[in-house]
Amino acid sequence: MSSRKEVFNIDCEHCEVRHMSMFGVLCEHERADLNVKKMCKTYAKGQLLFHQGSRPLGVYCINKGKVKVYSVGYQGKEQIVNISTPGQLLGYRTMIGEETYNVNAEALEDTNVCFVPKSDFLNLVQHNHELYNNLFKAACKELGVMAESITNLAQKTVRERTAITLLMLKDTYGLDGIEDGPVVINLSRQDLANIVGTATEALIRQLHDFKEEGLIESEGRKIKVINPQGLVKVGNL
Amino acid sequence: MSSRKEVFNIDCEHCEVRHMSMFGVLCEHERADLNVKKMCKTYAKGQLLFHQGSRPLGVYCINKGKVKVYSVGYQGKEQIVNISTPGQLLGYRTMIGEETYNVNAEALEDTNVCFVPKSDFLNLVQHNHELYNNLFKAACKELGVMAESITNLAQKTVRERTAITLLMLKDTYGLDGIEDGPVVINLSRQDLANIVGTATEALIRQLHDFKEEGLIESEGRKIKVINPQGLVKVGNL
DNA sequence: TGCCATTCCTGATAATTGTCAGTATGGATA
DNA sequence: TATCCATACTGACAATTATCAGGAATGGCA
Repeated sequence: MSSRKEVFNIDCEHCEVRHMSMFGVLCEHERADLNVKKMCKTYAKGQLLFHQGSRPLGVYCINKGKVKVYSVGYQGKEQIVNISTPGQLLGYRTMIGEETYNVNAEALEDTNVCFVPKSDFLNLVQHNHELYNNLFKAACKELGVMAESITNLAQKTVRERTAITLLMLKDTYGLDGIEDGPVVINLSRQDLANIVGTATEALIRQLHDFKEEGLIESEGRKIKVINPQGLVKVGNL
Repeated sequence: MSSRKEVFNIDCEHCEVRHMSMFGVLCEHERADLNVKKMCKTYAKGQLLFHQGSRPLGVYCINKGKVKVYSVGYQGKEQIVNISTPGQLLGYRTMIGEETYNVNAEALEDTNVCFVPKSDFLNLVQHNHELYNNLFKAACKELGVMAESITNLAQKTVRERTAITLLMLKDTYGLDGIEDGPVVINLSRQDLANIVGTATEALIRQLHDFKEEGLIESEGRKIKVINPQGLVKVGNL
C-alpha cells in the first residue's frame, strides 16, 4: 500500500478521460472554471471515498483506478452494486436526490479522483442543461440496469450469475487495455462473490468449473475470459 | 372482468390525486393545457399498459387502481420490481433515457390512467423546471431503493424478504384506506412470490408461519398485517 | 345453485447453496 | 531468502429453497 503522496494535479483541459466523462460537454469557459474549483485527491487501495449514512459534500470524477460501490447488510456482508471506472462520475445521484449515501465507495486500486464541491457542482448543472440532461438520462438507464440485476438475482442460479458477472467485468477491465489478448480481471474472490451475491466458496467452485470447461483461465486471483460466447450461453443471455 | 366502457374523463383541475402527483407543481395554465392534451384510458384487470421491448409513446398518470411493473426472465418467470398506485407517473424513465421499455406494466385491478403523449410531455418538462427536477430527484431516490432491493435479494432469506415485502405492501395498500383497522393486501400468491423472488409454494409456507406467529391474518387471498413491528423484527430492518 | 377453472395449499423429495473447518498458496515485508 | 499474513482453495455437512404431484378451497359464471 505505497501511499507516498505523489503530486497529482490534473488540468481539466488536458485530462485524458475528459471525453469519456459527463464533463465532456462543458464549454471552454466552464471547464476552466471547474479546473479552479475542483480538488485532486488520491485514494490508496482500500480507502473509502464516502460511506453509507453520510451527507454528500460533492461529486467525484474518477481519473485513474477503480472504485467499488457497495452496500452493507445487517450482518456486515457487502453487496457490490457497481464498479466505477475512469471518466465516471460518482455521488451525484445522492446529491440530486437530497439524501444521505446509501452505499459505500472504496478504492479497489490506487485511485485518482477530482472532487467537485457540492455548491460548485450544483451551480454547474444549473447552467449547463446538456450536462443536466445527460445526468438524468444516465440515471434512467441505470434504473433499467438495476431492474435487470434484480431479476437476475431473483431468478438465475449462481452458475448463471457468475457467468454474467464475468462478462460484465470483462468490459470493466477491458478498459485497462494495456496488453492485447484476453482481458484480465483482477479482483479478490470475495469481491467477486459479493457481486454475484453468493458465498466465496460457491464462487470459487464455479470458477473451477468454468476453468475445466475451458471458458476461463486463472492464475492466482487473476482471471482471463477465454470464451465469452460460452459464458453468454451459460448465463442464458 | 366487467370492462364495460364506462365514460371516464377526469378534469385535471378536479383530479383527486393531483396533489400526490408529479403534475401537482404545474401552474394553472400548464394544467389546463395538459387537460386538453391528455387522454383518459381504462384498463381492465390483467390488461397491459405497455410491454418489454416496445418504444414509449407517452407517460401514464395513474388515477385509480394499481399497476404491477415487472420484467420477464428467459423462462417466462415474472419478477415484480414495483407496484404503482394512484398519483404515480409511469414510463417517464424509459422516455428520458431514450430506451425501449425493459419492463412490462399490467393492471392489477380495473385501472384508470391519463395518458400524456410523448411530445406533449417532453414539451412540458422542458418548460417546467420544477417538474423536471422533481422527476430527476424521484429517479435518484428510486435508484437508492433498488440498490437496497438488490442487497436484500442477495443477502436475506425468503423469510426475511417476505416480511419486508408485506411491510412494503402494507404501505401500498394502505392508500386504499376505505376501512379503519389493519390494511388488507389483495394480491395473488404468485404475484407475492414474484415480488419476494421465490417459488409460490415457499411463499405460501412462509405466510402460514407468519399466521401461526400471529404476525398476519389471512382469509382466502387477502392478508391483514396485524403486527408490523414483529415483521420489522423478522426482516432485520 | 351447481359447475368449472383457477388459485391456494400440503407433503415428499431433490437440488442448490451456505457454513464450517482446515490446508495450500502467494505476495508483501524485513 | 525466510517469514508471515491474507487470501485462495477443498471437503464434508447442514440448511434452505425449488420442484413435482396431488388435493382442497375459492370465485366467476351459466
